[in-house]
Amino acid sequence: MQYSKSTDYALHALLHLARPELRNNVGIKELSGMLEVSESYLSKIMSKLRQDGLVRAVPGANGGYELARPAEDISFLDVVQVIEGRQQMFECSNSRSRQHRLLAEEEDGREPAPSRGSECLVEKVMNGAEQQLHQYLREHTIQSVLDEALQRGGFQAAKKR
Amino acid sequence: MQYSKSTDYALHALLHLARPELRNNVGIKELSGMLEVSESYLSKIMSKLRQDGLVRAVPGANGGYELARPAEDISFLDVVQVIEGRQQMFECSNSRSRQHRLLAEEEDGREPAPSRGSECLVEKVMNGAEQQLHQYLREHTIQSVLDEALQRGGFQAAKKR
DNA sequence: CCTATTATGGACCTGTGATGTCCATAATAT
DNA sequence: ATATTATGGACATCACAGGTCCATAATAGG
Repeated sequence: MQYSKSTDYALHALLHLARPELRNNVGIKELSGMLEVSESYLSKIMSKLRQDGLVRAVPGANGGYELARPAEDISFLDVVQVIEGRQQMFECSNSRSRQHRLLAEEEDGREPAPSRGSECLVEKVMNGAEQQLHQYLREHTIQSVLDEALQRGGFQAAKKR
Repeated sequence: MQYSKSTDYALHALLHLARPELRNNVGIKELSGMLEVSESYLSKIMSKLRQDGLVRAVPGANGGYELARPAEDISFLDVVQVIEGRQQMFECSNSRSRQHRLLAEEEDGREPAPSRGSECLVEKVMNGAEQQLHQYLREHTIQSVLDEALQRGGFQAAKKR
């Protein structure tokens, strides 16, 4: 039950791409140097982000990556779902035996909750919890984190006044 | 980013142990039959639950398992943490390079937020999300799910009227 | 047109952890 | 004494995270 390192890399990479003083197109070299991860591996992650429309990429000299949409339109949930996938965190392994035996113990002939969709009550709780998580991740964006970093006095050195 | 099957088994096993019509000590045979999982494997899970004080076990003839505390004192969070562990879901892989390079780009000499603890802002968001998840899991107990099952008309067959 | 640069995708490798199985041992009731 | 039941160790298997390497394509600059 751990988020992968790829999620960590992806979030930090996007955060870097969102920095105000961006010259267009940040190369993989700069990104991988920043995050202390190999170019090859980070490439895979960036490709995934591109396939899902979070960044744009241009090959060739002076190429690189840039955000495909405004940073405030990229939520943490977007990133997590691209990297970790969109399947739910919990699935009852055998809904037929589980919930049905729990709700209607010994085959009394009634259909077990036919209209409501025979959802496992355990799964229902776990899905509810996941929704709480998603809601929070949806409310936090690349931009909101960047704002907090700026507010804390970061990036002032980057201005080279 | 998936909960393990063990968590599924553990939750359903506890739910079964919490059923009102319990004769003391439910054996591994009955539990494994119910959940359609091998006795050997479920044993490991039950042992873990015992080591963490969620159930009691007695060996020997007529032995088996029973809840170690009232079902309303066993939250989903308790179970998840026993099975999945208690480490946080997200950890910034290199806090020294990450947040520090983001907040104080080019070594300007200031200590980067010394009092506040150099916490990664990305990690902070992810931890916040996890807390939302935990809060929800803390509010749902074995008993609360059992109540909902009863309310839905389950278990009436078990009374053998 | 030629070359250097940069992203892409496929193939491959490795360690770790989830999911089980099997067996010897200990404890308990009859 | 014997049958029953939980426990713990040793293994086996398999998928996946995490990562490397290389051939290919696209692009800019001369």
